[in-house]
Amino acid sequence: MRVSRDQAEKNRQTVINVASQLFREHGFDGIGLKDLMEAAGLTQGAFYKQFASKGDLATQASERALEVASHRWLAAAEANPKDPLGAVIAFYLSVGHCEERGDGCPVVALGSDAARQGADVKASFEAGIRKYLEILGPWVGESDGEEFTDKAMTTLSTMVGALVLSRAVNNKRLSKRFLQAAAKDVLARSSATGKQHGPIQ
Amino acid sequence: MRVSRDQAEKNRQTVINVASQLFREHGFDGIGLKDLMEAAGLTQGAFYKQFASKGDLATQASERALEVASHRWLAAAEANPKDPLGAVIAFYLSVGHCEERGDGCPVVALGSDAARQGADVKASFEAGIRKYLEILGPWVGESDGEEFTDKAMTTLSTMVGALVLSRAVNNKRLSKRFLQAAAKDVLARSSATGKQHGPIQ
DNA sequence: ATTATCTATAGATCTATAGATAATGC
DNA sequence: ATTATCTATAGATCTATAGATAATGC
Repeated sequence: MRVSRDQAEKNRQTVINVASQLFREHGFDGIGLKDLMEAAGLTQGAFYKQFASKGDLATQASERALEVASHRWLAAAEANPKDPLGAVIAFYLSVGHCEERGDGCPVVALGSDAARQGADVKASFEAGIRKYLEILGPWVGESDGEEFTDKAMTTLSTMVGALVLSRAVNNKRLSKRFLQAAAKDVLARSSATGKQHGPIQ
Repeated sequence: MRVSRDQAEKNRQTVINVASQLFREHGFDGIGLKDLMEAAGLTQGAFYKQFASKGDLATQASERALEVASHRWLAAAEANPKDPLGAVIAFYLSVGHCEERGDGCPVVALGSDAARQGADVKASFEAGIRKYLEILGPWVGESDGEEFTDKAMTTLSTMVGALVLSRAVNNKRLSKRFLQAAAKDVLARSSATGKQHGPIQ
């Protein structure tokens, strides 16, 4: 029954990855340890050798989800260095992102939940949000001496809000309009600072 | 034990009001029927004479929360008819709103949760969101023939996103900067269309 | 007679722990 | 000998239902 330390560590990583997806789909309170562990190919009993509590996993899964999310931003930017903001907006403010909760932005999928969690989970979110702002900063305007520019903060707010709203309504047309209006707005306001963007799709 | 029909209806309304607050504080999955009913001064057994299911209550509580929220927007506007947008921004993008989940905007407190719920709960949210857009529309720009203007949609997105982000981080300064940056941004962009606003507080 | 609320409970599920098992690591 | 995972279970909680109670409404 016992596996090697190497395999045990791989199993732990699998649990974190699976949880980062399933928490986004069902919320921290919407899925139990039994289902999480089974989705990772283990049984519930193995959980507490790997994690101190469900909250501990929530913290680590949030951290993982936000790391993967910001890496995706950087990958999109590298693939389109002439218009990194346009590249990120193209997938972030898309219908595909709106419909795919489990693999999408954790701030959108779990933002309301995170507000109710303890300092540990919020620390994971804060680190990820700071990373978003760092990445976004140079794309949307000049630095003003502050750690983050107001423009980076309002741009991120508009992006997150548009996704939250697009997912909270039934009407597909209304949902899409939130995304398109935000995309147009974010790109237009960034262009006003002299940046270049491709056509809005 | 039985109460009058009038009292029974009052009890039902109390349950809806209490639930609209407690769901915002704990999430739909974060509080049980026992605690909800006790907070309304009743016992769990009385629940199913008043509601078909917990989901039914979630739908009605969401509807109630959003109605109260949009009425608060209208009340603020009436109290400050020269600068209705400024009046709404003053409380919506405030630290007080950030810290008060139970009585604040339901889209912020339950937006991530609503995305996981069925069509009934989403219908409650959609109706409330449409009301927000209707109210916001005339304050932020001219109608363009569409049901809602892009500007109303991006303004609401920025407001909702700023609150979600401000609640998801531990650092109070960062939290407040999201609110202030969004307030400045929304008011400045509205002024650009020729509207008048008071000083940003 | 009807019925709003109560107490009590069924049956499922939740987090967490205990002890057994079998493979690893020394 | 150690330990990662397993099966099993404790004890609490969840949604929903059943039947008792006592006041309303006819």
